[in-house]
Amino acid sequence: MDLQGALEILKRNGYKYTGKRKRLVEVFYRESRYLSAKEVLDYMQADYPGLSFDTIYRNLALFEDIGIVEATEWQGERRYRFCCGGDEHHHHLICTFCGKTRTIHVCPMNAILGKPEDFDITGHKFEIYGTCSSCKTDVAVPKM
Amino acid sequence: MDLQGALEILKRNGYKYTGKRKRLVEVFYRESRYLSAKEVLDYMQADYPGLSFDTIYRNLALFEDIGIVEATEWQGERRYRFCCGGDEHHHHLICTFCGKTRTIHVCPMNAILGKPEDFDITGHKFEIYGTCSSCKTDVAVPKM
DNA sequence: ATTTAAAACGTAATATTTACGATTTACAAT
DNA sequence: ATTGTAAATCGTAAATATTACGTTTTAAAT
Repeated sequence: MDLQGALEILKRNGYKYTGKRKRLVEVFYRESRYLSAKEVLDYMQADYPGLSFDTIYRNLALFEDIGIVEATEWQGERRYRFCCGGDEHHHHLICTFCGKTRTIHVCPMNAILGKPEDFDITGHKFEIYGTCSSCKTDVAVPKM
Repeated sequence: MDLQGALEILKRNGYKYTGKRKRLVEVFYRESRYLSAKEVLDYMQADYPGLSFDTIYRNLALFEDIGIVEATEWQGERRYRFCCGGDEHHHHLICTFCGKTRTIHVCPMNAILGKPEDFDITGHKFEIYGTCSSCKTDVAVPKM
């Protein structure tokens, strides 16, 4: 997914094309990593000082619905990132310090033989957590 | 893991053997499914009316540390279940309505060839979510 | 330009988790 | 059995994350 694609999804689905939404898309595009609602608000408030949480959460939910961002949760917080890679199903290596990701081209669901009985599958999650090289350095050599 | 095993872990690690902890272990053993802190408190308050959240959360963290329960989070809540299956690494099918699980004997990490560069892996998660047969019935035929 | 439904504001409520001083209790040493 | 002590729990409050709502503003169609 690219910037234009995301903006077109907004238009195509008939949602209003506000400056804030455009900016929100840009934030996710530029960062291309998992962000918490708080982090998103901080970025947005640089341009829109009085921006409220209501707007953030409402639009995060909307963006997730229409496929502009994908979400997950770790360490008790829900986190969102720009949908990467067109429509192909994928998974992530995630740095739990900065939220940066690397795509994994393996899906464990392919190894599940047949459908389980008496169980309707609605989704699955495969994520590898760790520390990326730049965060590893930061931790080893704390800033002073 | 069985009931005795869990109680012995407590003793072996030198933690005090209180009635509440014994009861907590029993709750997890009996339910053998994922429970939220709120659910655990409800079960416990049947026997200990005035029990506080502090005690619940403190002991959940302890139990997770010493390997009596394992934890995950979904729908914005952290959930805990009795450690199933001795020491063997495993994953779960999880009913997101009742928390019941089924063990999966496939681990996607085996399919990851070699270690990724510039990334220290600290953990991973593979979970399949869905609705178990009894919850499916409950949803289809709402109680009146 | 006017209209209108959607979006955002400002603020409050809810839910979950964590924290802390005071009190009680399990366990060991006497 | 009694006593001493560190750990566990209580009661309550604070911190954090998320959701809700009436009012006002705004994008976009008429």
